[in-house]
Amino acid sequence: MLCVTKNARPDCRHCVVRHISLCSHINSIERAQFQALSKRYRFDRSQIIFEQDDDIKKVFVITRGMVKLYRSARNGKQQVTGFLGTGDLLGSIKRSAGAHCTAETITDLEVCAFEKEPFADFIRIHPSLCFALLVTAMDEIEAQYDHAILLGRKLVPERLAAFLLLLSQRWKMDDEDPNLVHTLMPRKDIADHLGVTSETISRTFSRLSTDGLIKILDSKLVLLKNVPRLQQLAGFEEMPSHRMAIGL
Amino acid sequence: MLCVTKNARPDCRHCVVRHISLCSHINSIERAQFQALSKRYRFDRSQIIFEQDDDIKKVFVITRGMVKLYRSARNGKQQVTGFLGTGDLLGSIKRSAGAHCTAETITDLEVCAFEKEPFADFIRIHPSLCFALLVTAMDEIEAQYDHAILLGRKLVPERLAAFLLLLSQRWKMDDEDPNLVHTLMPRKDIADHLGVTSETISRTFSRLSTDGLIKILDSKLVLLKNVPRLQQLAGFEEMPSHRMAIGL
DNA sequence: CGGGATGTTGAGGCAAGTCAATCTAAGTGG
DNA sequence: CCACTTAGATTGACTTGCCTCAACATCCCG
Repeated sequence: MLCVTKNARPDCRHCVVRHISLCSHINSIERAQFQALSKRYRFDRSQIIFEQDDDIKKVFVITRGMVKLYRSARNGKQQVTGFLGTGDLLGSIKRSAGAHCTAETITDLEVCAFEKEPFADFIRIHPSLCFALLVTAMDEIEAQYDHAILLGRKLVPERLAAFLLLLSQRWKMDDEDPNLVHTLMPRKDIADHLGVTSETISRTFSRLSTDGLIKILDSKLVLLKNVPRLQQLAGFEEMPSHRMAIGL
Repeated sequence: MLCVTKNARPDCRHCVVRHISLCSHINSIERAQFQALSKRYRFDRSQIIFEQDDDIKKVFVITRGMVKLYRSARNGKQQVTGFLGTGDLLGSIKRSAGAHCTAETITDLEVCAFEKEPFADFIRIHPSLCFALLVTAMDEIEAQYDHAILLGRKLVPERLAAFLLLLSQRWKMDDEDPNLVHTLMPRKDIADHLGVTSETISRTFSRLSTDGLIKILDSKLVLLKNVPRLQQLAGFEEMPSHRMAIGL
């Protein structure tokens, strides 16, 4: 596992995720103890952080970059269960058992890492943090419900429209056109997330483009030209709101 | 909402779910306070407990019967996100917002109900309970991952095999053949859970039957004749283990 | 003994999969 | 800097698993 320590001792007070991750639920007194539990790490692109059934010993808060989570079946098919970005939590506090998914970096990645046991102990004695995590976990369950509807009840153009709108909300750059979407992952990963083949994703991108809903600037950069029609297609009454995600 | 109070004051010490639900994480001292927060209710079959976007004011522990959770789209299509049975938790402790799904009884139902705010307050000051709920929520996220694989990457016979095996584990009667599965829900609900039509479910039941994997005793009762081949078809290496579920 | 709801089976259509042929972009080494 | 390689993306032709529509069977409950 290629993984380079950057700073053994991070400074939470200036961390980019201090207001958007679980760290936002820690007060300034607790922060010193919490900070003492963590270490910063860097991963290169296309590195496996942990593998399905590995015994994970760490919990990560992502401070920069993106990760995909997937499970693979014996027939070689993959299902990408989700993508995690800045501020999201990766890993499980469950004492037992192995990882449920493989976690692989899509871009360069910086994380704040905690050893699982001390992290779990810290949570146990800080009810407000535990409660905040519980609420976040329930948000994640709701998000997975929405994804089940997407996989079970939507046609591919509807799935892709929903995915693009979600991307535009979750990882928008402040200084850019909010309708400019950076799809950091390759077509295959989008396909494995939406339960189809990469050819179908390709065709559907083309179709949304010729229908004037989007403009494909290059294979990793899409402009949303008609957000209301995309929302209608996706079956969204309104734009989804940004939230912190959990992956395990 | 047809809903009859049975006993205003339940007795947790003899409750059937005291060892399998979240109640199992409460010690005998706390139990008295916890019990004081709860009331028992009964619902008839095919009753709506709460509807999508309703403001839920209660959290339920199911003590008998089964519930389906579903969301419906404007085009009339439904996606059943899950079924809940004895010992499972129904509802959300999130302060805000409406229900994410509609909850409807499939059988007669008995529940232990808590007002949301006192329940959330109780959790906040009992870290061990909060932590137990967090672990359960993470189990539920993993279960939803598995369901995403089912919806995104499995053919219908594989989905149905997986569903039948899951049912046989989660709601088996101790005094019966463990391979006898009571499907309490109608075909349409199974279909909406597995992301297909009820006709396809019907055909697939027939096919599994002619292939000798199951025997259909009647439309709500199935005998698993060849569990290893069903497991292989479902893509399970082993039988799934029973767990407490959360639905919201 | 009806009659509505639920379940089964059949025929034909279509959305997405499969297989395969380019096309493009990003490296890589000379 | 340019040929060569390779991985990823696009497009086309054909196949197929599931859906749709429809007829019929069965169960349940008054």
